[in-house]
Amino acid sequence: MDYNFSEIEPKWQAWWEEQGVYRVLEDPTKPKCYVLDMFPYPSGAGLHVGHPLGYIATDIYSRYKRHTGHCVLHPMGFDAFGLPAEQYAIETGQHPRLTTEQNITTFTAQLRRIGFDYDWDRAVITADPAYYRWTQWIFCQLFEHYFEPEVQAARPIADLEKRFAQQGSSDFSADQWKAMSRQEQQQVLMAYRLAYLDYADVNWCEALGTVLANDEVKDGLSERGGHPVVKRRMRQWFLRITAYADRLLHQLDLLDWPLALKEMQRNWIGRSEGASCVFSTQDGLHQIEIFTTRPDTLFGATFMVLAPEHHLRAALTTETQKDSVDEYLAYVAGRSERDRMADAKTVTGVFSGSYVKHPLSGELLPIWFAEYVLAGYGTGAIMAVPSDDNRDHAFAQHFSLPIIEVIDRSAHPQSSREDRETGVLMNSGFLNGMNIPQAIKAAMDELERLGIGQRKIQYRLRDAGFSRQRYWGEPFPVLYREGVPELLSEAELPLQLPEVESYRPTGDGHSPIASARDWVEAGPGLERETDTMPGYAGSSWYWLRYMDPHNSNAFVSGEREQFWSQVDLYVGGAEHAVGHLMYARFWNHVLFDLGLVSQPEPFRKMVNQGMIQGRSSLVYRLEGSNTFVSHGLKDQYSTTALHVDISIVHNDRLDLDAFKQWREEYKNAEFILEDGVYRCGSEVEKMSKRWYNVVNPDDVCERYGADTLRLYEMFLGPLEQAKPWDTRGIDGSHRFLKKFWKLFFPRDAKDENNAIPNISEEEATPQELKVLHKTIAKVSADIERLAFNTAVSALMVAVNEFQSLGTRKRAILEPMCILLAPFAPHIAEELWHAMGHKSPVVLASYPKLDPQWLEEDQFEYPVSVNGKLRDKVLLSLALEESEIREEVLRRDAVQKWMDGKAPRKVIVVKGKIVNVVV
RNA sequence: GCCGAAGUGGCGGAACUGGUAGACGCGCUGGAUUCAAAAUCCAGUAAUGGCAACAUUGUGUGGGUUCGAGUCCCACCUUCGGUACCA
Repeated sequence: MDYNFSEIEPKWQAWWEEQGVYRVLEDPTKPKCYVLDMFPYPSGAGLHVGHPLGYIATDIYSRYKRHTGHCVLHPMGFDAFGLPAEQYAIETGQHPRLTTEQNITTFTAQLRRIGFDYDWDRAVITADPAYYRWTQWIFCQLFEHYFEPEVQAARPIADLEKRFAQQGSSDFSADQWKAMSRQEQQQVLMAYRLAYLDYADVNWCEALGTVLANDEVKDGLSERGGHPVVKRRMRQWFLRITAYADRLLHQLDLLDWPLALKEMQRNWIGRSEGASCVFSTQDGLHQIEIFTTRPDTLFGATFMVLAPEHHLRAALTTETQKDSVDEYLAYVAGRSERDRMADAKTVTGVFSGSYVKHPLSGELLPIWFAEYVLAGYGTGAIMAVPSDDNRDHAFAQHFSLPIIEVIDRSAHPQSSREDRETGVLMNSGFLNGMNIPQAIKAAMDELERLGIGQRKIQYRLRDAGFSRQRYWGEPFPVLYREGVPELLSEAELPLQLPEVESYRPTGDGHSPIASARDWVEAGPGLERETDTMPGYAGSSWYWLRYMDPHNSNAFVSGEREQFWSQVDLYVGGAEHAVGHLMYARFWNHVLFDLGLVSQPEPFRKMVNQGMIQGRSSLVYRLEGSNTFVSHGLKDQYSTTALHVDISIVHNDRLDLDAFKQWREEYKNAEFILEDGVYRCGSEVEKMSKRWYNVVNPDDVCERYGADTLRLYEMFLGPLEQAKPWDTRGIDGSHRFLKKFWKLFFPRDAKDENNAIPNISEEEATPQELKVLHKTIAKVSADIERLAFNTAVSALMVAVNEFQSLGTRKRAILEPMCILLAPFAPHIAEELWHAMGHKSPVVLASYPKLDPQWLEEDQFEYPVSVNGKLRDKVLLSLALEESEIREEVLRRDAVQKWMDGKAPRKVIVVKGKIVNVVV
């Protein structure tokens, strides 16, 4: 009987489902293990072989954990709200729900075919009202809570109201609070809520009549159509993630995440310690606040720079400078953020005409506007210290502004301008003679004493915009009464999306939902919010729902949450480092503060899987002809490289007939061959339809089977690393499975159709046990450290050895079957049943490791003398325990071997002499 | 700029705390089997020299530590990923 994967795989997949093998039940007697994949957005394109990489890894890990007696949760679901479905709806009029459902069906079928151990019963779909009911509910919690700095945690907004009524705040008394109208009170509270309304700029495209995402804007023009895009202020929802900046930053240290990822989050949070300081204008009419991390260089400030968008710009511009400033503004307005970042080296700016007084020296400093100061960071204004800041220096030189050196670096000639470690203050009044850390402290003390500045911690992190003017997202559970937002009651959730006639934007900046008037007008004087939540809303808590997906009383029950507690292993792409992973942590922290989850951090260990790149095939066309020259000869001609579909190329050889049929234009193509074949060139690049290099997992399953696909994806290289998909290599994985199969069903010349496995009940020999136990040790250690590539190699080695030993014993093959099961579950299941088992191999317990078989043999090994290998193969010199302890005996043993020469030093590793020094 | 990761055969990659570099797989070469092919099996495969045993050189470059370095330290080069003109 041959290995017939196309028969085996559907058979066991159906059986697993029938038997409910992967149904997860909380079992408090076992240790739990929660293994999570980033759930996919069900795009219309389906899966390519890159997508399942991480899923296969978690599948192996979770199956291994089941074998080793853990209660495992390994779920899958769909991040189903998103732009592509909406885009498609706009073009075709098809409801995004339909498109999404169809895509989910395709994805599910593709995933099932690979044989994952998901409990599909626990699948969550973010666009399902039964799910987004709880997304809305969590939004309500965010609205109803604020961040209390005293306890560094979220507290009910009702507590804050009570406090205002009793003792007021720093801005108003209790009586003043009570005198406020409802609107006024709500406005005050809005400044505290974790979900709040505020005005902010959006990318507005007049021609398309819609708001665009940053990705949809290129160089100030819309990506589609190329229409101009301007900033427009709109009232929108925000989440106050900045309140959690410090917690999100510090908790990072406790997470087992890739360093690069943590670093990205740190940079994104962007904490910097410094001081704020107020500069008064020359006429004393205006105060300009700046933020600096270098208060020590205060005396080196020779001018001040404000962002062109600074709120005091008009007030500070003098009559004589007005024209130049307006001209500069026009220039800046025409530049996108991307432009501004692209040529950071160009120095531009304009003088305002006004001056500020230096708060310590009293000198007059000119105020400039320049685009290198960003309105959105700090206060949008800086004191420019050309002596100690590269950008300020370039600016001063360009506009011939004075430069005062304030740090004496003569003792450290190699130190740079922005060096904060070395040097002594000079030209700086009371700071003279101090080193930089001392001066920073002294300057801050002085600013605070004078009441013109204070210590301040600045974050780069911004509150998260939470409104989208789109249809296909979660509706906000919010009603407006006279412009004041009110939440729906819990009983009114979920608030479902209305049906609309058109998915096109309304043209006035509202989402398509605004056209559903019956829905919007919820009652007299009551209007619903017409924006929807952004794509990341549903993915900010989904891992919690998997714990208890059918609960209609809570987003997760306390009991289930305590059982699963935290994701033990989270695998996904690094592209979500500062988006999803940041928001997910933030939501989890808030839920933790509310006592709804038991851990502040959702994902204990995180691994980023590397991208699987495509391997494109290239043909070389002679310029101006329809003749193609083989790769090896192309340098002799002048050619253009063109991509060809990898399906008509096998082992880099082009199928000439298929090529001629591929495109009409190549019907009469001519070829210059080498060795009688056309060899294609290749290039490793992103898998994309454009390069004709996309490999579909369905095709691989068709041709080689899911088990081969799984094995090969793991064998390709380390999980975290980017690696190219090379179809040529897949035969090796397939061959391995065939070899494995043949251990059970050896094909003898006499009996071609032996249908029963040829298994003996004999006892295993020590040699066989050695191979087996080495493999158990290696494979389990490798799975634990997620080194699936080397685990597969170890299995291959074992099979080769058993093959050459002619092993047919149950005592060996049964455990081997379990070892293989996480990697190639279908074949393992088939063989497991062929050996007479009735229950699934998934539930079998992992073979027990017997360390006695791991001990090294005491046979020949090499010994070096003076670091140089003396005898490659030598009789054993392994020492007895006593000899290792007793220097004398050791010398004796070695001396004997060295023909009586006494060694000076003997290097022993694991009880064996490795090197002898004479 | 800055931050992070990585440079090993023709290719993907092994080598866990410093201990025989190149496991495993692909590809290639030769052989067996076959009418032939596919499939399968066996042998070889870092480079140079040698019939061979073997010798020498070899993990991006240059130094260093060590009996011993792909692995540790210093300097540099290259590639990839991230990013913020962040005061």
